[in-house]
Amino acid sequence: MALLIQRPNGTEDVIPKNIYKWHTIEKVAREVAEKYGFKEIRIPTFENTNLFLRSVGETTDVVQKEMYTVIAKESKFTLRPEGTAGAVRLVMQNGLLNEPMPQRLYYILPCFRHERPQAGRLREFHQFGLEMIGSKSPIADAEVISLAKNFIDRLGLKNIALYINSIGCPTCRAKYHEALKDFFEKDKENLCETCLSRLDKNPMRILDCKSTVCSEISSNAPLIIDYLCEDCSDHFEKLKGYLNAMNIEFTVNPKIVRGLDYYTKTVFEFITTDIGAQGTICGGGRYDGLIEQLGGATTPALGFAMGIERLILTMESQGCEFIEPKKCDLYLAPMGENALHRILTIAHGLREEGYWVEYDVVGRSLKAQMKYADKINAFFTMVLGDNELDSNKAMLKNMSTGEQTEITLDENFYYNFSNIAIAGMFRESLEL
RNA sequence: GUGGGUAUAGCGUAGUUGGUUAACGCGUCAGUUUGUGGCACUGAAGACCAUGGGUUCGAAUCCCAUUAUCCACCCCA
Repeated sequence: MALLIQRPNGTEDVIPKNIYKWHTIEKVAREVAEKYGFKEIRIPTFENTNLFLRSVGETTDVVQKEMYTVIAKESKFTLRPEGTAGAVRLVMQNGLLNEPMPQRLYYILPCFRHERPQAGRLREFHQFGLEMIGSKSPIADAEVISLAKNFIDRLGLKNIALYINSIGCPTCRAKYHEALKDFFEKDKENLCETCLSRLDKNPMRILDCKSTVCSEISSNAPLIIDYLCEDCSDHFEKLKGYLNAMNIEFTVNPKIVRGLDYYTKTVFEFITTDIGAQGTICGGGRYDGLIEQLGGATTPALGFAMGIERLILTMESQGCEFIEPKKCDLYLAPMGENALHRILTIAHGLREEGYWVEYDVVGRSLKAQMKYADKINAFFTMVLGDNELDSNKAMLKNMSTGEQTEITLDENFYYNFSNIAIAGMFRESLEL
């Protein structure tokens, strides 16, 4: 087992037995997103490093210590640590800002961050994210949050808390920063090292610090909510009103400070306590300044991202149901060369009709073939030997009931098979 | 980047104070008389006991290092 070359630390394989969990999430994600009018996009796995420096922000942890950056032919590229930057770049580069607004986009893709792996945190992880571009109205915020909520509900997740906050716009944030600096100045010597360095650059992050000393100091710190300008305050109040109108429960948490620099005004998180310390299942917010910052026209926008691995972990721990994987409709067991030849055409015909059909490619005994059919959970089996070829009739065996039905091997075979199959599957679905 | 735990066949485990060919369950493959699965029984394959050193007559078992992995800090999805 000392494998010569193993998976890189912090990455995961998904084996066939588990893939249905991913399919469930992806299917529900697409259905919900499209119900709200969102269209899927695909973006490259790597981008010019500058894209992330400019959007995510040079002082953030993500950029400073978590990026996978390579220098290739004198250019600097980075494996995307998140989706928003690339999505916004796509919008700008493809002229989507000239299309009808708002643009509603979603994506399902892997992201990469060089962190220390732990429960719910991988170096390669997968996001379901979406972006709504071109509306500054708080109703857009409500729409995006309600989509996230709807998706979470559709997966069957329970006890997911929604926290919202507003971190203001550059105007009100400047005032707030001053107030925070004044506040922390007097306890300066007690702050932890990282927070001390945050004092000048980004004092809001001190509120997010989990060290007991810092959180105690900041417990009485001024709150951004009290410093919002009229526009931001009005925006936040309206959002809360819309959420109430939609019966979406939320808690205002004035200490939510997202770790990516592009956020403005509304920020929100959906959190579970069921999967360990990394319980943020969904994080997002508004980024009204980002497009301008990347050289485009001033365009309001917002979005969120969900961690697919965390969603799966939560669903598993809560015993949520995944969409059951399909199974083999018919296993064909030939006996002898002549039967095998006949089976090839039968299998082809049924596959053309859309059925999942398998037959022996190993050369096993009949008994072993039946065992195999049982193990792969085949719905029907059909044995074909000289007797069947002579009489032109065979028995279709329902593997869950053991019941056998005669079927004629003529031009009506596919039609008859369909009838028997539908009847059998219908009966089974009733019994479940 | 900082802590702490763990490392025995594909998976889950046993292996007691160091003592000959490392055990068990599940799984895989084959068979239990020749044309039918699930149960049961039989058998087979599969582990240089994470890697590299050291202590010892002798190490899966003790010591050191490395690597991987898990959990937590941090950060975020």
